[in-house]
Amino acid sequence: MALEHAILVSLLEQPGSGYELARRFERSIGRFWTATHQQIYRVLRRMETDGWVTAEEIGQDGRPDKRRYSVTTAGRETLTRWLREPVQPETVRHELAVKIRGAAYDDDAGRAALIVQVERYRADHVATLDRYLAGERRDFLDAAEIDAGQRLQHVVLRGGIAYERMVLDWLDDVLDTLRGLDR
Amino acid sequence: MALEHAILVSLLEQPGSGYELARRFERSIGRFWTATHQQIYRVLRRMETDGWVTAEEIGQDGRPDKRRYSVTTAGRETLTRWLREPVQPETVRHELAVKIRGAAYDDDAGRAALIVQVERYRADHVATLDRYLAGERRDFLDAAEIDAGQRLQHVVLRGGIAYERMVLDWLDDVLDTLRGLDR
DNA sequence: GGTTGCTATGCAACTCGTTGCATAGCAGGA
DNA sequence: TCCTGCTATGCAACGAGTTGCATAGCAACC
Repeated sequence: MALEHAILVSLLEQPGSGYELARRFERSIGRFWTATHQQIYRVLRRMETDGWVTAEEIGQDGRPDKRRYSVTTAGRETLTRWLREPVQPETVRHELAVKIRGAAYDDDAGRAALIVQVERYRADHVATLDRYLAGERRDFLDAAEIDAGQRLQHVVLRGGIAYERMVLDWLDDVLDTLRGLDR
Repeated sequence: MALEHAILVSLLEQPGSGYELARRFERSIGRFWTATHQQIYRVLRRMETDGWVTAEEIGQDGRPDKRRYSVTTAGRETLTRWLREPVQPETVRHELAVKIRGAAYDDDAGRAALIVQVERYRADHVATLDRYLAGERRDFLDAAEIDAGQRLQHVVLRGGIAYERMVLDWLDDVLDTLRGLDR
């Protein structure tokens, strides 16, 4: 019930097309609110009929027209109202945690396979942390951060960085535990 | 696509009724895989028709019969097969992070309201951390942890504890940032 | 004596989210 | 030259998840 609001925030930070939004969701925003391009396109059209956003057709040669969306006053009011509603607890779907507990009901070969999976998973998180740190260096560390928007974006990014570091430490703990079971 | 598997793991650890499962999902398992009782009941019935679990009717006086579910051999094989499939990246729906970035487009009164929300959110996470720590003392710290299942449950719990500690630190950072905007 | 709350399950209707596929032209590499 | 991949949007069908409501008896509280 909040993809709309995530889109509103993203469009306020920077107007863009559905495609561009989908790419942003893959990168920064998507780490705390995932969405596929299908969802984004569908929700954008609904938001347009509800008058929360307006689209401006941008003709391009050789490729389909782009629809650049911006937030309307009505959309901004909707966002403000939502901001003041109680915060819902975060929803986590952590498949790996289920698999780790499930590993108790598999044999040594299964656990060996899980270790390989965890190592791959860990490599993905190393890559994500690196991307975050690069983004932080690029966007925040050199500037004086005068802007409230920038400070808020930075504190959310710091949350992502802290999360990734925590996950990496935990995955080391997991790998030690899994490897320790066979001895 | 993995609520089934979370239920299988939970039932292997301890057979139980839909209601009992729902309560477990509210507590321990639910922190990394949320599910309402509606979902659990529906999925349990499907799992029963698929032959992954069997139900044993337990008559009780004064209240509706209980259906105690256990995992069948076929269910266990399904779980093992799933355990060896690639791990999907975790899905996070972190509404608070969206609201923090959105706060850039609200006024001082809105940000003051958000600070109150963050404080409440923080109190919830303090309570969760306390519950985890109490559970750890109760189930893991005194025992020698001979059992592989216990060691795996413990490492997942340590992940939960690390997560909650990280969140609390980050929320302090968030509160400092939000309070610093008005100065 | 009334209200609240717990155990225990379930239906119906709805919204959210995913998967597979389709179009379509251009750019770059083997 | 063919194949892959990128920009850009969308339909259709399905599966996952939520919300509201209903039943029903017992226990505890005020």
